[in-house]
Amino acid sequence: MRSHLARKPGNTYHHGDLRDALIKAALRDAEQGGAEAISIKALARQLGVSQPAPYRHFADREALLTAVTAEAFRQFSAMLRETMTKPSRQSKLSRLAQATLDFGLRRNGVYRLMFASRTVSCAAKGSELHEATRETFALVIEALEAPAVGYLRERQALKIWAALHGVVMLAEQGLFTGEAAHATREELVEDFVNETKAALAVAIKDARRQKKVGA
Amino acid sequence: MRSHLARKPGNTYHHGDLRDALIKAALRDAEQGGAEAISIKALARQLGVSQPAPYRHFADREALLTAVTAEAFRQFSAMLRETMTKPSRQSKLSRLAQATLDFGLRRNGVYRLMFASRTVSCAAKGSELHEATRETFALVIEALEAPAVGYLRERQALKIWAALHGVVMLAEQGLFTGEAAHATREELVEDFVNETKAALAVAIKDARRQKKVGA
DNA sequence: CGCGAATGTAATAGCATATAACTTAGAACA
DNA sequence: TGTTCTAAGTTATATGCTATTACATTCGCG
Repeated sequence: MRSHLARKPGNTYHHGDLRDALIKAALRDAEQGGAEAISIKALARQLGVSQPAPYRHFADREALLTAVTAEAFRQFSAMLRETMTKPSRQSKLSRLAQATLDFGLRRNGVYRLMFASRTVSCAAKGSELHEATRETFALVIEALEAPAVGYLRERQALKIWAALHGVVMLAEQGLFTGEAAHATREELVEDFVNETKAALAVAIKDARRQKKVGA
Repeated sequence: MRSHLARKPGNTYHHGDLRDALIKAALRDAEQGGAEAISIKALARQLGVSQPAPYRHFADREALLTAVTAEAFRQFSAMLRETMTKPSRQSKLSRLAQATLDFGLRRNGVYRLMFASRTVSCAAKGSELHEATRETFALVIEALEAPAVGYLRERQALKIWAALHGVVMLAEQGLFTGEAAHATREELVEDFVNETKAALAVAIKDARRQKKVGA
């Protein structure tokens, strides 16, 4: 009963790369049921190691979840990066937004894991998880394709991120059924994208005028 | 070791109102740690009943969580209702928005429980939980103080709700530290409120013009 | 080659969910 | 008023998960 996640061949005692295998397997388990679906014991079984073996690599379940969450953020960032890189007639922001919605719905469990709070809020500055979330936020800012004017960009980035997050969460909960179904999730996301672009344009114009007056 | 949540006096065997006491106690436990902080066994201890007693009232832990979530939504709705009822110089929408932010941050654990997905999405139409969430959504629509024009109101209600939800979630995770701290949560919420009002005004004016042209 | 550190195992404690079989009190009706 | 049925609670127990302790094995480096 050995997992498909291979051990180092010809070695039955040492797994070889248990830490990494644990994270990958945990991410797979979280795909459906979120953080709750991640069990140290079950992972050990899947990977064909004894039950306490994972504790050599993670102090406790929380530590594993944190590492898995960081990996999820990196995968999310990589996906966004790819989406934003390839040529398209749609704006970067629109592509980032729709890709976020897609990720949040398709990889529902992983997405919930990422935003399960607890972990992120506890992440000390400089930690693996903190860096992973910062990288994602940087991508959002990049997607705005706007010059840095004070903290206008950061503010708009926060707003669109929050809005997207909200749409994903409400959509996951089936709040887009009934009377609300008349607007698709994609339409709402595009609304937010357009409002963001408009607000950015106005804000930057204002800021430039301010500067000219000051000069 | 009897809980402050009183039993029916003079009765040591039957609690008298265990179902209700369980929900209230669970809500209190969730206040800090969310759904994870709710344990059937711990609740039984707190209420001075045997460990399997709660299973007379709830099929399993999930069923209890669902009932607790419904109660949380009702409390949320009641709070919003109160906020919107009392006179104020601010708009209903603004008050609803700021109250939502406040609730989401102060009663963090409860808020997370409410939007822990799983429960809400599984709630069948007509269930207690489904009704509770619908009532909350109805309040959001009411706060818009706009006439029903097609599904414009519903669409804007969904949007502002999603945006508020996103702000709460990101705020909980400490994403408003660092470069983002320059915009307070309250400012972002007010931004969304104003954008919603503007979008509504435009949409309704458009719809009226359409109607005139059609007539 | 040998030794220490890293990594694994077996055994066990402790807590939570959940079920089964049994008991008590309330209330419903003759 | 007394009998009986049922709702609600109890004890005992099975199962599963987290986590720790003490012991075993392999890797890699001098």
